[in-house]
Amino acid sequence: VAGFRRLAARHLHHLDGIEVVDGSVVRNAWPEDLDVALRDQDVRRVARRGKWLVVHAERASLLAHFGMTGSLVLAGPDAPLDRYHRAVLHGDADLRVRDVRRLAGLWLATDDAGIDEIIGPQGPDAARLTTGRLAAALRGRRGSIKAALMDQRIVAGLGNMLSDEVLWVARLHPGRDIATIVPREVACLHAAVRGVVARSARAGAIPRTPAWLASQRSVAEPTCPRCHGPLERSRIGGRTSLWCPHCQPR
DNA sequence: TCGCTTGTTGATGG
DNA sequence: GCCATCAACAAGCG
Repeated sequence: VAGFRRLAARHLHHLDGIEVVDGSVVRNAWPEDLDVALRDQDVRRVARRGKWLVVHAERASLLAHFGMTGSLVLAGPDAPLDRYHRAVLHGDADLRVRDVRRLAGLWLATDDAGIDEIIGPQGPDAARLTTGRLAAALRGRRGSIKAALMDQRIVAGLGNMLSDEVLWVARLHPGRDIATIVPREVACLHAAVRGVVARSARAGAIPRTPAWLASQRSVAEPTCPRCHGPLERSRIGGRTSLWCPHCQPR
């Protein structure tokens, strides 16, 4: 989403209008109303809040959430639409919302309160996390650390893959009970979140280079990029976790 | 055909 | 009240 934000900030200084290709992508308005509310105005600011993209225009804001497979792509005006393009933001250039699985969505907000209401409760943003904020967010909680990292109300911006990456860097077992984590480990976890998120955001995606755990994600017999031992897969917090039993002991 | 997948939400049960 | 699990959403892939 950080990459999508950069793309929009660079190419979307003015909104001519929003062309909705697949009506189901607009979640809280009729496509015509979304277009009417946002057309023919300058873009004041493009912000990211956790996994949300917020385009602040003069009279209203457009919110986008990309689900698992959604993306924002730059396209020339004459580039053909494919079946996965759901909407086109017409401006200085065209930005298209593309999504294979249709879990991405667009929302219209007419003021700041509306934005907050749509996004709902969010924890501190992973990219601006501090050790103190992380400690506060985890305080008094039970359950696995991985489920907490993926919970947007606790820390905003981390999903399944980034959480695995962060825990691997911090050498913490994904199933580790929050109640047993000591301050030194919280500090280590915080450093891992900041480092992993900063490098991913800069790249515009989670790097799949050999030094990253993510490089082993879809490998049949994954091995640890650090100790080269075999990695384990298990289900934690309802999603598949990849972790190193040697580097991340329970 | 089955089981899996980078996200979120709501129901249900402990 | 908090937490875990599951189903649903949806479509592609091996």
